[in-house]
Order: sequence, then structure tokens, then C-alpha cells
Amino acid sequence: MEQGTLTGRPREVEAIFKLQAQICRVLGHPRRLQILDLLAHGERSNAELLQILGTSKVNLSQHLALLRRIGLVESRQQGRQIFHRLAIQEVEHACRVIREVVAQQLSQNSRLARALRHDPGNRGKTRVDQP
Amino acid sequence: MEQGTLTGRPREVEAIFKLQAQICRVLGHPRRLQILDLLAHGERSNAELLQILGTSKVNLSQHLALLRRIGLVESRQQGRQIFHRLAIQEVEHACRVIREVVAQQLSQNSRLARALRHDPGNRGKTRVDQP
DNA sequence: AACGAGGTTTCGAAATTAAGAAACAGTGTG
DNA sequence: CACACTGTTTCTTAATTTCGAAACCTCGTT
Repeated sequence: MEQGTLTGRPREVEAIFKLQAQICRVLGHPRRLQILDLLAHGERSNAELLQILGTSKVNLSQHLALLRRIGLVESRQQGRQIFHRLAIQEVEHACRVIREVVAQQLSQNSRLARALRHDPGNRGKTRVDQP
Repeated sequence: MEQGTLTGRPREVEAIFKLQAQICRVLGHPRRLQILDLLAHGERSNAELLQILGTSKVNLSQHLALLRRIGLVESRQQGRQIFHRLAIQEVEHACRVIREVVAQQLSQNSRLARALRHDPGNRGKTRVDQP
């Protein structure tokens, strides 16, 4: 009765897609992707992230709060400083896979590259493939 | 001078994160994830998707338009019917990785599971790890 | 205790996204 | 041609996301 890759009770399958979507939405911001990428190398202090990203402390804190809430990042406090790290290594792998595809397509001047340039209100007839 | 996994000129790196974020936002909806999952098995007609997903044709069309616009899905017309397929296989792999993490965490009654239940306005002190 | 440094939360305002209703468009059939 | 079938686009409304400003909290120092 199952049509996709997922097996299990419909309620459960639905819950998994829903949760995955939440994670993907959290991944759907360049700054947060960059944070995850930075943390992939290991723990970073808030101050380091702040300096590398070149954003405001408020903004950084908000993005990190999201990442923490969804469980992708964990933070520990040491004195006045706070250090952040990845909570789930596999997710960075998945991100990297997507990123590699992106980079490759981008360098090929492909459809994806066009999608970026025409960014983002790229409305037009999309019904079928057009050469 | 690079701090993340990406090498290259800052403008380019930024563009890649931005594009990746666009893709992730598109992935950030349960219905679209399910569509991709269904297409992972091979081509599907619009009608099939409609039936399996149990949504409206308008809604399905809108989601597919997004997937097409970002380049994840391609469609071909045959007679009155339209068939859809994955355009980039690797992305489904990445999705599956995330989904597996999700499923696992979910079954472990973990932080992610809580994130789903408290869904989604789960505001609270998140400063550091709390047992 | 008072202060400063390092982070977080709250509160709008602006932008983006989701979804249904209704109108529209392309394709085959009588 | 007229009509039914399949999909798509447009319009509007409601919900969510993003960001800065300002206020707040917490720890270490004096």
C-alpha cells in the first residue's frame, strides 16, 4: 500500500514528512547554512561566529536559537562565552550533498544558475520542459 | 582564509549558500517532500500524484510549479496527461539522509520528537543545554 | 553592590509563503 | 466546432519568517 520509500502507518509517515519539512525550513536560510558549515569543523564560540559572519549579535542569536530549537545545534556556556556545536552530524552531510549539487550545477550555467539570477519571482509558463 | 568547507571567492560562496537556501526552502513543505519521495521511484502522472496525495489539483499544480522552478522536477506532456520526474537524483538522496535521521530521532523520543509535538511556537529559554 | 561584556528575548514592521476560488489554457473526442 | 478533461495561472487572504531596536538576563570583575 506504500508508494514512497517510507514504510509505516500513515499517521507516522505524515509526521516524519512534517518534521523533515520543519528541518528543511530551518535550513532554508543562507546564514544558518553557513553557521552549520562552520560548525562542521568543530565547536565555535559565539564571538568567532559573529566575527566570521559579520552580522549582529541579535541576528546571530536568533538564528542559533532556531537551530537549537530544532535540535541541530547544541550550545554550552563557559564563563561569559557560549560555544556551539553540531548536534547531528549526518545533517551536515546531507547539506554538503545538496551544496555539491548546487555548486556543480551553478558552474554549469544550468537551470539552477538561472533560477538564482532570475531570483526569485521567476514566474512564467512552466508547464512542460522547454528547450 | 576559508573557515567552512567551501573554497572560493566570497561572492561565489555566498551565492552557493543562497541558492542552497532556496532549495531548502522549497524542500520545507511536507507535501513537496512527499512528492519528491514518490518520484524517487520513477515517473508519475499528475493524476497518480493527485490520487495518492489526496489534495486538490490546484494545490498539486502549485507545489509542482515550485519544484520545477527550482529545477528539482521535470515534467513532460503526453496527450492530456502530464508526467513528472526527478531532475536531480542526488537531492533525493540528501532528503533521504535527513529523513532517516528524523525517523530515528523520532523513534527515540528525542529532542526532535518534542519539537514536533510542541509544534511549532516552541518558545522558551534555549540558551544552553538543559537536561 | 555596581558595572560591563556577552547573549537573549520581546515587540513591531516588512517581506515571503500557503491555499482556495475562480478564471483560463491546451488537448482529444463526438 | 463545441464540449469535456487536465492542468495552470491569478487574485486575495491568512499565516509565517526575517530583522532591528530596545529591554533584559547572567556571569565575572572591581
